[in-house]
Amino acid sequence: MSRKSSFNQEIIIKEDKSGPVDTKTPGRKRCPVAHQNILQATSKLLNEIGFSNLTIEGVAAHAGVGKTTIYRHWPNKASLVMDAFLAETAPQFPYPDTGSVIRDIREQMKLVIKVLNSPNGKTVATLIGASQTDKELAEAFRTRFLAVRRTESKAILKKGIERNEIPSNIDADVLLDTLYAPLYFRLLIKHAPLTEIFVDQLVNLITTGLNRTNLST
Amino acid sequence: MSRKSSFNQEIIIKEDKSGPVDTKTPGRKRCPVAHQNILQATSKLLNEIGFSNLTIEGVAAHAGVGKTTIYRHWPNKASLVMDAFLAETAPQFPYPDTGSVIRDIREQMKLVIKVLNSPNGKTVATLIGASQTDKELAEAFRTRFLAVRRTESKAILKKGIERNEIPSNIDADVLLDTLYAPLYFRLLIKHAPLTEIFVDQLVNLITTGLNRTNLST
Amino acid sequence: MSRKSSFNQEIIIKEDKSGPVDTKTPGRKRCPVAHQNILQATSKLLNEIGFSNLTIEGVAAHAGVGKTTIYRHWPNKASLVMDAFLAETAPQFPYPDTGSVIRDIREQMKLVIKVLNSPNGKTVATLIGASQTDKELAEAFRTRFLAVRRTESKAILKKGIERNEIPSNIDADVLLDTLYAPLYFRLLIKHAPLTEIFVDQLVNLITTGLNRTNLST
Amino acid sequence: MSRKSSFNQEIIIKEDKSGPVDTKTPGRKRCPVAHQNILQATSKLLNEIGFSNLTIEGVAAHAGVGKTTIYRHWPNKASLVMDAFLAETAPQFPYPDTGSVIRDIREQMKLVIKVLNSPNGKTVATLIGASQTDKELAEAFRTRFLAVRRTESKAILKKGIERNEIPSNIDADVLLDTLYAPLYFRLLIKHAPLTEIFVDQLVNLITTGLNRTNLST
DNA sequence: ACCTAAGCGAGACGGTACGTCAGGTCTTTCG
DNA sequence: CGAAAGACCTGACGTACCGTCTCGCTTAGGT
Repeated sequence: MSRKSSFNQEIIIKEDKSGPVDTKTPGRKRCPVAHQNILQATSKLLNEIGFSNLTIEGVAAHAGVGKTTIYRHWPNKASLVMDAFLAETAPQFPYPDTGSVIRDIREQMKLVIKVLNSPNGKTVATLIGASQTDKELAEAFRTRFLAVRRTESKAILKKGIERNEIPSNIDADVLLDTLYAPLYFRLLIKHAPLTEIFVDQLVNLITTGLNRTNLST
Repeated sequence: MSRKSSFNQEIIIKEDKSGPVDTKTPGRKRCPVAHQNILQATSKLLNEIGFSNLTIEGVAAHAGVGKTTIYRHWPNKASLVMDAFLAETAPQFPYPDTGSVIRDIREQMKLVIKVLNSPNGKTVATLIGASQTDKELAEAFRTRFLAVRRTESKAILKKGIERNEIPSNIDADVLLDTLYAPLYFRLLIKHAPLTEIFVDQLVNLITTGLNRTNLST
Repeated sequence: MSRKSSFNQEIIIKEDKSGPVDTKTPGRKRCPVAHQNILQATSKLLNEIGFSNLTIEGVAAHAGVGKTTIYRHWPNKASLVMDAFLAETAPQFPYPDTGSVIRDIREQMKLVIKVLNSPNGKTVATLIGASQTDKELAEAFRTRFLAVRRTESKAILKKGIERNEIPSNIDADVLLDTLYAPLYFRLLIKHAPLTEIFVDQLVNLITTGLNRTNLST
Repeated sequence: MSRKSSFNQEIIIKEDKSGPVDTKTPGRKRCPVAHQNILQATSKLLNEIGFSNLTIEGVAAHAGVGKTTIYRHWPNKASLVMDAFLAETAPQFPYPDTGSVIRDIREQMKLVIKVLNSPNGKTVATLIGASQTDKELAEAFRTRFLAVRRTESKAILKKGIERNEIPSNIDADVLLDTLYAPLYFRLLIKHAPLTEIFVDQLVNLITTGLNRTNLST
């Protein structure tokens, strides 16, 4: 793993694993204070001025750090922002346990839109936006943000199948895309608001299906 | 309407509305050749180097045109790109008429993924990406791309309701988001491929609903 | 002559010589005010902080000008400084006319050391210093500073030969090097001061010669 | 004398004065190999890429040494280069003994131009150049290079006075400047070549004097 | 047939941020 | 404790584009 090649680990660890290897790492250690300062300054600026107005020079100034130090830790702006974002947003979407898996999902989706409607939502949107241009950022978003959430979601779906609330022959990714993509789509396009009612309509539609939807919305 | 304020009309027409008004427009007329050259150069560069590497200076050079001429016609890069994109992509998503509205939709969605899997799909993605940063571009995307398609789609849904294939109490925007958002989500995130099978699974799920999906996928 | 290749002409002339050729130079003209402001700011900074502490960014800031404008006019720091230096120092070493050529030279040399002992002298020294590294600067120094002075000096020597004050078989460059090099050497090395007495000693030595120097110093 | 304040001594010796004292110098001894490697790497790089392209980092890399080690031995680039230069160039300008002091000087001057025309001459030039900016380097050049040579030269002049070849009332520094400055001037300005003929012309002029030069050049 | 207002290609202008380089200092680990 | 490796902050570099502003044309109504 070359020094700057990846930002898929928040801290680049000089791998030392395995046995009595020499594991020598001469030279001064990276200052964790600088690292933290940079992440915090980035988070702050992200929320204040947004991704596209955020500059490396600005972060350096706010963090009291040389530009080079930033470039030593992250290969580009996007990866820096990704780390800052995840450090702040990681553990925000827990599934409740209401007894009904469908209801658990519905409630968790309402949690999701709460975050997406907050400043963090704007950051998610700009990160997805920047991903269209930046392959590494896109990869980081998939593996460090989306995949983590999908793993949790799939556990819930498994529970739903065990309880016979969800058919066992369903493709989990298809179902999750159908449930969550509309939320992100409205986040990104802003053609309609992200409301709890929308979540209800969505879940009703998907549970009932068009063929049987002759009831309430 | 100030000269540069909007790019929601492909050609900014000096309004000469009707009647015996003086309608004076002294001076040389805008050269339509330059306009076309600029759009074509933009399309070419978009496909070759992508939205974010595209610069106004580059377009000017390729079109054999002064930068000023571009700024006289469009207020910014995003609007220029939007025009170039729509000029090339506008009429690509017709609904067939198979007798069944559900089947019409399914087939049209397969058309959509064909476009999204082409170079034009990349451009759509970068435009949505850039919209996260650029409000005017976002607005243009909603009104000039999405709204146009939604209008068509709603006409189809209306036909479906009249034919009793679709429940009348459904919210059209919710349904259309549920159908199409997963396509755009996969386009943007690339966590899974955009295949015809995916379209089939998606339509099946939405028509049947989770409660009744004990059949094939 | 490419746009940036040379700084041996203070103003880069778009050559148009010869006949009724079209000689078109499209585009906005270079702003002479900016040019002058830059030169003046450079002169000022040169005298205040010296050549090696002078930065392009500093000049730009002082001149109220973008860095790019400087780079558009001069290829590098050295050439800029050369221009600024010559604009300020050009006409400073006139030969008097005392009736005796030897005395004319002696007096002019005293003028030279006056300049070399002033802040301008420091600039001369740093320019010669920087020339050791920068070929273009060296060439500019030779042709735009030294050669100009040598031309004048040779005219004086010719007059001296006509008046039989100076032997006709002398090599002008050798004589001029012998007279002036010691001044520049002391300027550069600072091992001894540049005084009028030194000039007198020097001229006495060279006129009388070692073989006959049994008189005063 | 603080550890790093001066580079006027080639090797900073940890004094271990006299007697059977324990002379404790705790810790690891300075590695003389490192010292030599650094000087050699510096000399090599000086001749290859010149003074101004030479970097401390480059020297460290070539010598297989940490930057800190270099800074522990020398306070800055100029002093390092000075040491490297003198280590290689020190004993190169001996005066011959031909019987005539004037002839001794003339021959030694021809030796000098030989060195000045070699790669070492380029280094001398860049050192004088860099001295214009760097006071410590200038001082080092005066005391460690020039003064050494002047001492020898003055001994020769004294011999010349004793032999009545040179007038006793001459100022040695003035004479030496008159003799040698033209050589260095041509080295630095390159407006004319450094040839043996030039040396002859120069010595002839200074010995004979303008008033009597109606003979050979 | 002439004005005159606007469009045109070209390119200079004041800026901002980029990503890199080298400087000289500080810190860690090993010998 | 010295030497190596290398992270640290600083400051300037030269470049790329930005969006605006002249330049010296050309074009085409309106009088």
